[in-house]
Amino acid sequence: MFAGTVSLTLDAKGRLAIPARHRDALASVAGDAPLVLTAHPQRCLLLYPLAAWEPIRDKILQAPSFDARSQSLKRVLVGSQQIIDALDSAGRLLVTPELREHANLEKTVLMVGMGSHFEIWSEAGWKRQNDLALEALQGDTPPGFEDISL
Amino acid sequence: MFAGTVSLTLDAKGRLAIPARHRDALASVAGDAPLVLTAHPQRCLLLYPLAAWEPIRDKILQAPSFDARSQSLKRVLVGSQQIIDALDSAGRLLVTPELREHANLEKTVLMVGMGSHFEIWSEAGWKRQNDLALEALQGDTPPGFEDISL
DNA sequence: CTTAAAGTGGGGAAATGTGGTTAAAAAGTG
DNA sequence: CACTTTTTAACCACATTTCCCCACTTTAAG
Repeated sequence: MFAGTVSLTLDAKGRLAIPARHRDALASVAGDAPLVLTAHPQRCLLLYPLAAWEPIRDKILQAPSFDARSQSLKRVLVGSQQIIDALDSAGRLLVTPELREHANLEKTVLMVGMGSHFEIWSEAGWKRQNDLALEALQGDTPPGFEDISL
Repeated sequence: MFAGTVSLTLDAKGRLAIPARHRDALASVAGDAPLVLTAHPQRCLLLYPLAAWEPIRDKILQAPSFDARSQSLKRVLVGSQQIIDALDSAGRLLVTPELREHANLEKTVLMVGMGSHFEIWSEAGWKRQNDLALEALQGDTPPGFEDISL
């Protein structure tokens, strides 16, 4: 179970050092198996253990090809995926320029544990998400939250 | 049952000393089990015994991933959670810089018992919250308060 | 007033993160 | 096809941070 938000920095080569805490969590789920880094339409990146990503990817690929919206989601989610065979000896992974650009990643990025996977956000993007979450409490209860009491 | 508001101070390292009274209350509910500290969209933090948080977290994770509002709530509530395995030998917990920033915590913070959990607020945030509660009495009775007589 | 418990702050060791350097591979060119 | 040049990936060493524990100060209770 991946959880928690950490602020990290991309170095000059575009490498992202995964904190030891999250590295251990990844290792306990994925072992030495590869990871998948892909783009999310909301301008963040998704980091999955390959085994967890495959069934999701397969479902996505089965979505109808002749619905424009389905097809473009498919393109972003599946088309952008990068396989990470292993982290380097210092526990870092390389984020390709294309993915960095997609998520507007600069020096400081946020790594967010979401249970089955991690999300990687730019500072500005994550700030926007927090604002959206606040707005989501106005008006109707969003779907899925009707029975939840904090 | 957690109750009452206490004013506390974060030390220079971002550590929060839980008062002995609340520490005992936590221990009687959670025992030696871990605690969970997470962010609330309204810019406070939530402190739950892990056992009480898990069912809530699981419900949240089941909310739809392709509804923007649900997804951003999910991101904040689940993505921000930090597991506190144990308090240090002086009964303190470390609030990560990310969570401190989220709730705008400075030196003085307020710890508010809310039955099943505690909320942690900045002074300014708590003041704002009290103002909002006053406004909530204008106009219609808020949902859930129709049958309550004080 | 004495004693014990709780709160506060600081110091040090170990683990973690950062940047640079070297070696290998791939791509491009004559 | 061979050689050169550029890019990519792995490794190593230093700097930094984090966490844990100890000691002091303060507050409350007997």
